Amino acid sequence: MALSSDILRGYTDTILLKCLSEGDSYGYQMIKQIARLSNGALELKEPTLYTAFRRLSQDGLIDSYWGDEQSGARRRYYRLTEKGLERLISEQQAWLETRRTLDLLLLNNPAEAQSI
Amino acid sequence: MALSSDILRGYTDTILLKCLSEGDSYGYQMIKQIARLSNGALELKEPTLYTAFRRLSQDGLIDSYWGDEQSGARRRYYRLTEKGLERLISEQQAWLETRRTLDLLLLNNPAEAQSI
DNA sequence: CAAAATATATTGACAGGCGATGTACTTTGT
DNA sequence: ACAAAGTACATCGCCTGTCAATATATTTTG
Repeated sequence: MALSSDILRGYTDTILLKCLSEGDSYGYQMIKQIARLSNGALELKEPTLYTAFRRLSQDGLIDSYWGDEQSGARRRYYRLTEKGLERLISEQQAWLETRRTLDLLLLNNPAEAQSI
Repeated sequence: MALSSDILRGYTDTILLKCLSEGDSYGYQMIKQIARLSNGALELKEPTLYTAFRRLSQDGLIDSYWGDEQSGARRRYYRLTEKGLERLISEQQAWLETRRTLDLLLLNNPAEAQSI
C-alpha cells in the first residue's frame, strides 16, 4: 500500500536525511532507492523532492555539488552535513515516540500491538 | 513530546473515529480524552477538531445530535456510523503498514527496532 | 528512429492545521 | 459581589507541504 501525501508530510525530510546518511546521492537515484527500500510503498514525486532539498539546504542539513559525469545527464549530488546527521538522530528518536503515541491513539490494544 | 502539525495531518480523522468507537462524545471532552490518552502529547486545537467533524460528517462516517443539558453550555454529541467503524478498521490496518514502512525508511536497523 | 529511461527543475493549485477571535454560560477564588 | 478561569462551540484567514502539469536535455532500447 502506498503512503498518502498527508502521511508523507512530516517525514519527507527525515527520509531524505536517512537516505543520505548511507552515502552521497542524487535526486533520481534517491527516488529509486527509497522506492526499493519501502517495497514500492513510496515513490517520491519530483516537486516534493526538490522542494525538500531546498529546505534542507537552507537549514544547513545538507549541501550539494555537481558530479563530473563523462556521459549521461548531469547529476547534482547531495551530502549530509554534521548538523544534518544530528538532526537525523533526533528525528529518529522522535519517530519512536510518535509511533508509541499513535499506537495509543489508534489501536484497540496498544500494548499487544507493539510487538507485531 | 508533542506531535507536530505535519505529523498530525493524516491522522486527525482516524484518531477521532477511534475516540468515538469507545462511545458517543462531544468536542471538548474528546480534546481532553485524547490529551490524557496520549500522555499530553496531543492537544487537538479547536479549528482542527471542528473542521475534522465537518469532513467526517460529510463523508457519513459520523453523525451528531444536541445533548439535553439541564445546566451548563450546550453540547453537540458525535456518534460513529457503521461506515465510520469500517473506515476505522481499515485505517488501523493502514497504520500498521505505515509503521512498518517508516521503520524501514527511517531507522538504522528496522528489523531490531520493531520489537521495542 | 521513435519511445522510454535518465536527470533536474519550476509553476500554480489544493488541502489541512492553527492563531486569532468571537459567543455564551458556569464555577472558583478573593 | 465580581473578576478570572473553565466549559463549550464555532469561523476566518494564513501558512506550509505535496503534487499534476510542464519544460529541458541526454542516453538507451526496441
